[in-house]
Amino acid sequence: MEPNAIDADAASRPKRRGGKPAAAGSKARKPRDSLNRSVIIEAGLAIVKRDGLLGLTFQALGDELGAHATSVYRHFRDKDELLLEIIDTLRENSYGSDLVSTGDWRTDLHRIATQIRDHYLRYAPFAHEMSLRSTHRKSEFKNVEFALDALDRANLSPEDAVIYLRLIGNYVRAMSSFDASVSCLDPELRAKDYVQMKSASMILEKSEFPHLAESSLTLIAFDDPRIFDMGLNAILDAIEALGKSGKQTAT
Amino acid sequence: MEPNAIDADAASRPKRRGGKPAAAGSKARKPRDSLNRSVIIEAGLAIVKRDGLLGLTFQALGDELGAHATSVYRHFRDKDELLLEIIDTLRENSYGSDLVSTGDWRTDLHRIATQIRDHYLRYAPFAHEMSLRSTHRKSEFKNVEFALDALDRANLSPEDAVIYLRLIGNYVRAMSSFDASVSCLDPELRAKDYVQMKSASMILEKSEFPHLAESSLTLIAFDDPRIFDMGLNAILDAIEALGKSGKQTAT
DNA sequence: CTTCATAGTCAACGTTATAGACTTGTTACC
DNA sequence: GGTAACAAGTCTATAACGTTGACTATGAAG
Repeated sequence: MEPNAIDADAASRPKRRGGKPAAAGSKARKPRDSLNRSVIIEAGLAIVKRDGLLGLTFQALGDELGAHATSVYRHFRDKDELLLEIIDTLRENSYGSDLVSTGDWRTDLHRIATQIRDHYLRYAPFAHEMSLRSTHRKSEFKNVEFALDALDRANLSPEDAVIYLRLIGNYVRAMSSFDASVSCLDPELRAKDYVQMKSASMILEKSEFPHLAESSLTLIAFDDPRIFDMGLNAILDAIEALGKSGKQTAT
Repeated sequence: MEPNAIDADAASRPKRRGGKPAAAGSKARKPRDSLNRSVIIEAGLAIVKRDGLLGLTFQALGDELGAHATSVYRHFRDKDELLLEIIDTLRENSYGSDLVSTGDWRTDLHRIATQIRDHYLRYAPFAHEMSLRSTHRKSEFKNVEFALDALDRANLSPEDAVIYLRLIGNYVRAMSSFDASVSCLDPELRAKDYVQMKSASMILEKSEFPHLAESSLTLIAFDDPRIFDMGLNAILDAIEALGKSGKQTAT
């Protein structure tokens, strides 16, 4: 089937083809059924924790599991499937538990938003992928239902509720993913950016950049947690105002 | 694409080692200095437009330029440097022009935010990288200065101004990058997600998910542009309120 | 005309994801 | 118990990728 099989074979002569495995160097084959999805997911998670997302290769998985790299293919179609499965597992861990309403819609929304953000930051290397790929497990529907209920109690019409649900959802996803990605950047790069910004704001001519020259921009980190909170509160304020103005569709 | 006879032949052809160039098959070498940074950047941009970010390989660059793939290394240290340079070029294109104040701080902030979002969406494949890697060119400082000036006119104290600048900046970056990334997702995947969500909201038991079952969530796309605008206005409202309460530091 | 730096070329290397053939352990059935 | 079928672990191979270092042609300076 391979058109250049002859060439390849000739080029790589000293390869044992079939026959018994070499006695000495051969390692024991893993016992049957010693691999399964959850073991592999666990191994993958350990690798990412140790070496980051770029370290997650089939080779690394094989090493971590003491198995051959390609064995993973018996359990996952491809890398993407494995990745999504890992993300799903993490989701189940983080907010598989029940959501209990405090009775106050604003507190409820604030808490669930913070919970999701914490989840993203805890598993920062996965954050970008998490924000984009929705897997529609039950836990996700529970979150949506919980938020819709809170928005209802905030006196929003169903039409407004869905659109503000999207706003909150996208805000939490986008901002959390952003902060998480920033936290994953090579520290060397972050430091370089920081110094550049600082020296720039000192060097820039005051005449051209008066505000920038006097600002203390460098005192606030990109991923300062207060920022997320302020934006979230601004959105909740908007919802509150809309609810107080009575149940009617927003422009 | 299957390796055909010609390919196989090429693979097994004896390679000339030193000496005169083989007469027949050798292609003309590119004239000296026919490559340079801007030509390569242009080629890279064309490739990404055509095939997406994943298509941007040294091989593709070589093909696009009619040159050998590794020639690019004479002009860029590595792929990362090329990518950042492309992003910088795009930035220069999009908002290298002057920012003219309308006199109204709110309109100014809204306009610059929209401008940046448009930029992200126009060059969607680069959006994620753009949001994280700040390159500190002059155009960026101009944007910052412009925004700080607007916040000053909104009656914010310098301390509040920097923190709200960060909020707006992160909001615009994060949300725009999110929307852009969504727009880059394999359309097949997006459709699958959409259908899953729709069928789920029809199937889910009303008793357990009453709001979700009745919601028209699927009517609003993830990256509906209205969502960005609503969040932005909420933030601007917060700034307006803070400005009206007098120049004092926010909690 | 020679020298020299440099830009384009080429082959090679180490990784990566992945496919297909091979092997071995387990189970189902006669 | 023997054997057939299947499943799971292994191995080899391949194409694509980024990157390196050696080679070579080119054109400007001396």
